[in-house]
Amino acid sequence: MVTIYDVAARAGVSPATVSRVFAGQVNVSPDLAEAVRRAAAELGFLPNRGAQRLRTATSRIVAMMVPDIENPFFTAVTRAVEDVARAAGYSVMLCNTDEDPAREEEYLRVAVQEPVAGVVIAPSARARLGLAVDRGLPVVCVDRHAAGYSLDAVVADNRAAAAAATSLLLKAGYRRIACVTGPAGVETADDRLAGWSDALAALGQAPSADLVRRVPFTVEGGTAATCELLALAGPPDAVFAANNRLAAGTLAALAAAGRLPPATGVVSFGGSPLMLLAPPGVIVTQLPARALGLRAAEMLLERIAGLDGPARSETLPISVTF
Amino acid sequence: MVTIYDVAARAGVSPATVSRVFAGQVNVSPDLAEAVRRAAAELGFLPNRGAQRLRTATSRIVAMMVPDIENPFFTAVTRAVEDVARAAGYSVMLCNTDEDPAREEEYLRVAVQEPVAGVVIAPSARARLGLAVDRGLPVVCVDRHAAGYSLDAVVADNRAAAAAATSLLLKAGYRRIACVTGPAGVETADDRLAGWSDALAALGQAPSADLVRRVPFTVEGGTAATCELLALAGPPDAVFAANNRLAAGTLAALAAAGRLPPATGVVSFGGSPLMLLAPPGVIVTQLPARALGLRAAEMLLERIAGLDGPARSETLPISVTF
DNA sequence: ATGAAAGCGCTAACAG
DNA sequence: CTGTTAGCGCTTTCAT
Repeated sequence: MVTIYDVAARAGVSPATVSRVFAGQVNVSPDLAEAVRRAAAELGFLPNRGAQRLRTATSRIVAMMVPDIENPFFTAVTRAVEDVARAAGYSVMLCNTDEDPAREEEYLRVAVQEPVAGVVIAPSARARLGLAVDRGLPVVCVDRHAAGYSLDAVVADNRAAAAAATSLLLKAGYRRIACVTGPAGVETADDRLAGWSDALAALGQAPSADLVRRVPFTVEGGTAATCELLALAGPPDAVFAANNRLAAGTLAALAAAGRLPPATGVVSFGGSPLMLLAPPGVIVTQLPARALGLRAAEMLLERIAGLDGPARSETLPISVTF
Repeated sequence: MVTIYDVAARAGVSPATVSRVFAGQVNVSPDLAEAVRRAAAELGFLPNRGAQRLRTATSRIVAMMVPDIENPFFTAVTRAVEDVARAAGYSVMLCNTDEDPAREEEYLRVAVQEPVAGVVIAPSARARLGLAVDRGLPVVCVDRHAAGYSLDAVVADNRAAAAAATSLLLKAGYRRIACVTGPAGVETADDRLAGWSDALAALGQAPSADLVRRVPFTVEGGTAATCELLALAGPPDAVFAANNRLAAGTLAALAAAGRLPPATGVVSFGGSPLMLLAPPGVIVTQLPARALGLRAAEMLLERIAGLDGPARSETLPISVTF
């Protein structure tokens, strides 16, 4: 391995000077700096990050923790985080938590041990973040808040948008609107359910528990829930699907039953490539995935830079359109 | 920060003993080991990976480099790599190269500097991997070979499957079959084009350059290419789309033109959630994403473990079905 | 079975 | 502006 000592020897300077050159310090004469750079290039020298980190106790890595790397929403958020981080000279370490607090904690442990400079996380329902938070590692939440911790967070206005989308179904004339949402305790699942409920209540309808299904945020979950709903004595004439995967499952079930939109009204809360081929009449709300990621990354960089002060929570609007 | 010295002091042993306990060594008396573990737990001690790495020049991280993190194919491959790596005690650092050799090289530099234990990569068209390969960092290719390097690789049998899928279109009676594929130089794009060509040639058709479009592997690319093809004097009656994104774009264009399958034949080379809602008649080949990832990760772990010998190249079959 | 001590490669005082 | 030096936290001989 080539070290600063090798470079120093070749350039005829001290190791400290080599270090200074690579740190981009100004207190080095141009000719010496040039000599160092040439020697480094000839030797193929690359600074050892482990050593840098040990010495400085900082790194240029941020960890990004998402519950489902296969969901296009989270990849879009990740993409945005990566763009901001890269521009600031950070690499992103992406971790897939599977909505599992244990896996999440395992990755947080690694993040602490590494150590990374900070973490952006879409926390699972009962996330345990103490490991990182207690040690002062900057943590910013995205898409969801972390219950029990006061952390910076950027979320979307799920409740209002869910209400708006449901209202569109009502305006379109649908009257028996079901809600297929995620597990209790998952903030986005709960908020979207609440929005659905709001919209019905605003029209004087009492939201009926019969028409609510709680399933994992998966295509299969959406299909199963929709099949159940269709089999009811009084089946719904529309379905509010609380995320893109659930909507895919719902549409698949409706297709199988020959009741695709507009026969049945459908809201897909959150877009996906899938919706490109969705039948006309499906209401798709576009989540501000990129904006969420950008802002979360910015907030994290601010904290890494030492910003102090109370936790900030920002809520981004969601546009609801056909 | 809590160090082994703190733990040692509390447990009444030497730092070396603490190190031994955490390294899982046997040469420590059970009672001392217990004392160390208790002290560590009380202090919340976590070994500093930077220091470990500096000392041992190894790490428990593998880098995974993909050209497009938003493509479900690559997330599925990544998922598989992660599963294998995690089971072996490694964390996965996911890097998005955007099909850009410069970005790729940048990430490889980080991988070398870190250092990571090894890298799994779906290399871009003219990948420069010397930075890592020259230093002996284990690198395994997945989905594509790396031109100019002799590296372990696991790929799918694209050419044969492309031919098989195209043959299905021919059997279904389509006679003017276009090919929408990716950029020249991208192995998967070229191989799938070759397979398309093979199938036509087998039926005595001369593959016509008029019916071939080379575009980026994106939905937009697929839409644009298909629109062009439809506008030809002699438009195709079927389209072989060489990847899932292109197929989505193709279907969108066909929908807009009112020529959805079965009016127009379509092959989607590679599945995606999108195809759940695809009109009947679309031929979808399921790529062995998970198998590719699993095998690549296994091969990498073998190399990390010190396996020597010539580069191995494995080709996995692709099942072609409706 | 345990401890003492010497670094891994780098940075940051502190001198000069 | 440049060099000397002392660690960062850990592992690993080498003694004991």
